[in-house]
Amino acid sequence: MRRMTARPANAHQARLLRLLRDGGPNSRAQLGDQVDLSRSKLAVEVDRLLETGLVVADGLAASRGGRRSHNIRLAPELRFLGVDIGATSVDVAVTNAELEVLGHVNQPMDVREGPVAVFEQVLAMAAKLKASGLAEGFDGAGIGVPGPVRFPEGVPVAPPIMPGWDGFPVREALSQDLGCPVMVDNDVNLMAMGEQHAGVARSVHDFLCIKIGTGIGCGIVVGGEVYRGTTGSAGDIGHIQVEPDGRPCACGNRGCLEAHFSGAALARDAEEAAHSGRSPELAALVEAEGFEGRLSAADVAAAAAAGDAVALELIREGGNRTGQVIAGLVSFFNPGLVVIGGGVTGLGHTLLAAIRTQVYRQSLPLATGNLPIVLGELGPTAGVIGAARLISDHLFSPA
Amino acid sequence: MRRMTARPANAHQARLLRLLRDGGPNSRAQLGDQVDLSRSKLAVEVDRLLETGLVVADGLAASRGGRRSHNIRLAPELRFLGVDIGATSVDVAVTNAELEVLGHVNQPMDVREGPVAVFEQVLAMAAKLKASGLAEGFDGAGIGVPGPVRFPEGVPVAPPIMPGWDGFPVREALSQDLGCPVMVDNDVNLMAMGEQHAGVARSVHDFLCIKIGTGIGCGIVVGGEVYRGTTGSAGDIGHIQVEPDGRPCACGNRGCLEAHFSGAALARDAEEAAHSGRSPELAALVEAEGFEGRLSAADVAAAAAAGDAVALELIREGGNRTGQVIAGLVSFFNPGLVVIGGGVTGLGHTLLAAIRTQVYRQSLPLATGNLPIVLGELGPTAGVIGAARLISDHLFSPA
DNA sequence: GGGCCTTTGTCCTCTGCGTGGAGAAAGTTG
DNA sequence: CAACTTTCTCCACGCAGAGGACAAAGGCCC
Repeated sequence: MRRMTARPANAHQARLLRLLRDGGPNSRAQLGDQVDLSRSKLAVEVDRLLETGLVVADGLAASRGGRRSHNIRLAPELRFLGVDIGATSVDVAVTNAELEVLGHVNQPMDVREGPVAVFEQVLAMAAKLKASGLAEGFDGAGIGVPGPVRFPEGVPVAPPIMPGWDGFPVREALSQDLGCPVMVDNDVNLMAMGEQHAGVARSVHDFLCIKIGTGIGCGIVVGGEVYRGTTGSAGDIGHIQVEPDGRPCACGNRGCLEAHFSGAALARDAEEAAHSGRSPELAALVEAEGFEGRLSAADVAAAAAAGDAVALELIREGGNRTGQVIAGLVSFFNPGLVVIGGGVTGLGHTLLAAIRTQVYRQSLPLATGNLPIVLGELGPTAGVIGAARLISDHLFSPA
Repeated sequence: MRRMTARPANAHQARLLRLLRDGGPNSRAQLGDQVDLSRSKLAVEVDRLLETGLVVADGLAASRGGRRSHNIRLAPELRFLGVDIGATSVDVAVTNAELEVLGHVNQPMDVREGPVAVFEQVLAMAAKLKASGLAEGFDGAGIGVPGPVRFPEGVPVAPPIMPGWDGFPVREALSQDLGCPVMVDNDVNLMAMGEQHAGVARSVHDFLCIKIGTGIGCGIVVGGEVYRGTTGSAGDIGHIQVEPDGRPCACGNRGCLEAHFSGAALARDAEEAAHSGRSPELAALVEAEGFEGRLSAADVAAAAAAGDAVALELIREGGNRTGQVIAGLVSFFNPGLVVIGGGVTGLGHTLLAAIRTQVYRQSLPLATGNLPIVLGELGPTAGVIGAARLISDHLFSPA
């Protein structure tokens, strides 16, 4: 089928498309209430959007006391692809234009294999989604990568955990392969956008989104927009020092947050505890059948749930350290919300409680007074929804 | 005389006014080059501004190869008042519409005396400036206070070092007393705006401005706009913990940056060193004639310049601690510039060197690669220029 | 000094956006 | 079925802004 080629011709049309994306099908009259345009002008713009095929008529709306209005919705055959590349796995999802996830696949993978191998896999996953009848093609794709990105060009810059990606023209290459517009961003920023669009951060303008996975990063949203910093490395809080002369870190320093608490650090600690015999629960897991050599955050969570003291202590200590850093960020940034997400969120409320304690104790009341600190609500779909949102923001803006 | 009553009627006029403010007198042709409007449209808007009296003709411009153009400038009789209230002194200045400081007075004062007493003094200082012929009245005033402000209303909220100001309607009250529009902001934010307008931060979009005075604060500029946070307390970095179980702080916690290094902490340390006899230079200062009981940052600077080892060590240690915090902020915020200012800047390059060392060592190369860390260039005028800028931004925006 | 070019300023026309009103169409309520 | 609401369409008018034509003013070269 023909893919979306048209783009909104002016700011009004872009505004309308975003309203339809965020609010679902809407009557012309309801749209009129939201955009402050005269009825005639609105009718003209809607008609033009109908002509382009970006939106379609969708039956009659319920009456609001008089004549019933016609419903309008985004073209139901529009498809966005959301790709979230993590350190050890990829998520790929298809959404419609309203950013509802229609299909989602996840596969283990190692970013260190380099962009060519990874994108081969991503394309295969996208093809699988297509083959299952969810899409006949894609109108745009958003890609998240676990490292800093020069945003306008869509190119990773000096990513510590993915050497070989430095300077690889991700946007350019994928745009070629997929035959549609592509935008690239840091995975943490996309998680923030996802939670903003469909998760806990709806209607919050300034917030932080902390992702604790293999590494630790932080998405920063200022005035509803993601802030990326001067070189695209804003939010890189994994290498803030939490322990003078602490553990050596891959970055060359000592005592980085990431060296003391993150998916990777936690796994190391857990294995150490298992082998030293301090933790019977973890030792049992290591010796269990089908174990393939590595403990994970989920294992630690399981051990903690079973009452293992060492596992609980690992989580609590990590939460304290993370909370200490977050307390500093809260003082500095004064957000309206802090979202915690990423693979380690399996540790759940033990972790959250430790973080909260630390933040509420260390930051000033004015900043913490009405500050919710919550777990992300979307889990692994936050990234792909954020990716879809990224490209739709791009496409639903004046040409 | 009649004061400015008119305001720009639309975004174009506001744009033109700001261009004239930031670029000084300009020919109509030069303005045309900058605003992307047709000559006819530009002429219409300029004529309207001339009618309002906000701008005036100012002779002929130099030829650019053809007919000479007429110069336009902001009305030379416009006056803004900039007020910078510190913990222990006030700065009041008059500027013209181009934000050039025409007169500047500084007086010692104690904020803890409360808003009524302080504003009495401020009004007297403003009257003095008026009496010296610099102004016949004020078209607007910007006020900086040393604590968080609910910005839209111009009201201090829960300011730690100025109890008695909490909830005082500063904007409202001063607007009454001065008979002109008033805007209120945190003093650190104003310093940032000052350095952005006329100092080292010109043409930088994202930067941090760290003010080390009686306390420590940080102005945050995102995309050229000051970021104030959800409750107006963004940038409050004085209470970030730098030393677990460190010195007790007025905020109730221990180990806050401000407890270990700030104008107040430095003075205490210096006096301690003087009395214990570890520092001959400082002891000499204390015993010198005319000494009124308190050492200051300037005294420490003098001692350090004279080679006093203890003074140097105090500065170096403070710089290390500050640098440690800034390193974290740099990782998080990825600014394009860090400006250091405030009373303690007298400590100069010893301090700067210590900060730089710490930041460049602790933050990742991608964030520090091209990151200048410099002293503010405006000193005590940064605040008042920022204050004038604040109110002019307000007045030079569409009504 | 004179001719020619460039730049600037003014005037005029034309286009097209957007408003607001009138009136028809479609529903609801009593 | 009548009266009132809401929605939709059509139309006329106002107006902002673009762009061209032309005049004014100065520079440059001979």
